[in-house]
Amino acid sequence: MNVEQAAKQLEALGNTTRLQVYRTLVRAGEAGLPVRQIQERLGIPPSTLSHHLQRLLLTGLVTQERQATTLICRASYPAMNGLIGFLVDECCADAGCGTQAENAA
Amino acid sequence: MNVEQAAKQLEALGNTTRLQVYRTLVRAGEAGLPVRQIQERLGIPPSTLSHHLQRLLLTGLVTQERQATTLICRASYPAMNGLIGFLVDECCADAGCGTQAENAA
DNA sequence: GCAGTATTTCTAGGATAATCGAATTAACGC
DNA sequence: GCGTTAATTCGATTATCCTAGAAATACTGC
Repeated sequence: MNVEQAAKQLEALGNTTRLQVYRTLVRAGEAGLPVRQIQERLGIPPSTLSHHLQRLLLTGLVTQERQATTLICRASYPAMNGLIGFLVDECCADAGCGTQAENAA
Repeated sequence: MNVEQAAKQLEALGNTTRLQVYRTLVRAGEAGLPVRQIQERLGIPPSTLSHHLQRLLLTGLVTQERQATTLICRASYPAMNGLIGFLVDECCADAGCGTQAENAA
């Protein structure tokens, strides 16, 4: 995980609508959720939701799987773990900041 | 930590330049770093850096302290912990997603 | 008060993003 | 093939962000 990729994912989550979408998907768990259901739960127009979903897909935070006419969306746990790992490792946090790997900056 | 505030902080970190600034500050540790040093290390114009620092300050991710003519910048660990806590709790992650507190969505 | 260094504010440009209605494609059942 | 539901792409508008030079402010030491 490099800085640019991490920034892209953070930016993707750095929007209230997208963060709500993401959180909704996380709570849906393994089963995932059809686009329509997300749309109804959050009350946003289909085109707007589709637009935001694309951004989440591009950064790998969300995956989709087709089931007949509906698209099931799922939060990607590995992606989230990678991002949190970056924040904890590179930018440290909980710990006393003892995990400075490289020192390129 | 509500969704909007979390989104604001994520957005603040969701920019390559700002993420580099933040990472630099975290690595500087408790001692912090003067604005000038950040500017020289990352090679960005003073006005651009100042602009980005304002955004990090507004979200509480960075604090500043004046020492004579120089401003010492420090990464706020509590803020970062709060944000990571939100991601882990509300959006879960490492764990098997067993910490769903509320279910407002 | 003046010179000098540190940092910010002003200003303006170009770029990117957010929103959402309307039109379009995708997939199924009959 | 046609109708229906699901979801996306198109198109246009508005708002916001990023960048950075130039001017202004903040603080100190003399």
